[in-house]
Amino acid sequence: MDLREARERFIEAWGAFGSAWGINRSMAQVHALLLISHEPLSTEDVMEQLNISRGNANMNMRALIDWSLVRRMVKSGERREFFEAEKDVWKVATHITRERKKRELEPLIRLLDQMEDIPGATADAKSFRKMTHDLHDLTTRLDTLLDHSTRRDVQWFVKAATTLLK
Amino acid sequence: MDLREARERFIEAWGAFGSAWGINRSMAQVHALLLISHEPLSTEDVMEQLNISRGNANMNMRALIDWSLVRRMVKSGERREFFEAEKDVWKVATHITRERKKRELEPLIRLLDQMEDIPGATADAKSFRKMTHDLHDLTTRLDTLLDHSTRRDVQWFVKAATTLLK
DNA sequence: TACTATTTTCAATACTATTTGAAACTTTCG
DNA sequence: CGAAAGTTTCAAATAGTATTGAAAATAGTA
Repeated sequence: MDLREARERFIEAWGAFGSAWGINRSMAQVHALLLISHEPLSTEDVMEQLNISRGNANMNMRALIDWSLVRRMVKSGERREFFEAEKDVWKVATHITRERKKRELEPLIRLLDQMEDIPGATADAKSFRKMTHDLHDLTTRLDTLLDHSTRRDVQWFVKAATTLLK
Repeated sequence: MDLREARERFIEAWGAFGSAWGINRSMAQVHALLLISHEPLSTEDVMEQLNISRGNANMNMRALIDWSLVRRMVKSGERREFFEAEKDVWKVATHITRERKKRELEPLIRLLDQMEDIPGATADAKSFRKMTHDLHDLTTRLDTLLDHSTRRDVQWFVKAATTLLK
């Protein structure tokens, strides 16, 4: 496999991986492209290399900036903006985790929290209370875990855990 | 909030949560309904309570069985089949994790594995090799972590980690 | 076996999400 | 200021996914 083919396959795979996890294909592909480019790219570059429209490129680049996965860059003497991905994969993982936690996990926890103490003595009511309580416990633990993984050194933690469990 | 409303809200939220993570709405809603029902439900029950078609109910129930999140049950004297969710939330988490690891993480790792040693001396080639290598390392670690979380006692691990990090 | 209850399949349809592209806007600079 | 270069927006078009519903298949039973 040569570089050209490998790059294409990587972009494709990262796109597919992203969409399985609820991140849209283009956003993941733009991210992939920036990840493997050794220097910042302009909007034009991204449009060309991925065959996508200007609007699409722009929108997804901004979404990536929102997620702290990409930075805007100014090249002196150039008027256009350039975009550059965060290359430290541990930081990438941290940013993605933090963003998703905020968007999806936290609202779920808030809902489950409100659902403690739903009244009723029927079997279904009991079943409901137990399930929401257990889920609350699980998601809260996960939340704490992720909180600390983002505040502290993820790399350290995962490495330690990997070694411990290997 | 009374039980009826809480159940509805929970089903809705679980559905939304699922779709953010690439699991389709109906599948997640069927799962939610079975999770909070104290006894096994028939296809009819599910259709009625969620207002979905027979085909939809059937297809998603089978998908849930595939993920080991739901079991088929036979009630003696009843000809129809009944469905019952795994109620242990730790097991639920384990099954979901294992399934997604198998479907999404493993193929990515296999690809990254093939991408070690792509030839080329350009800056882009170097950049590519570094990124795929780093990602390979990260995903492999994650894979190991998840492997052990499924083989060993997840509950123990997460609880310990939560306490450790709190 | 024939009848009936139940499950499964799948083509058609409905729905949702993504992408485009052109117009509006903003910034830079002579 | 006014033109040029670049960015952003957003309504419309397209593509992708999920759902329906009725027909086919299967399984249980008399």
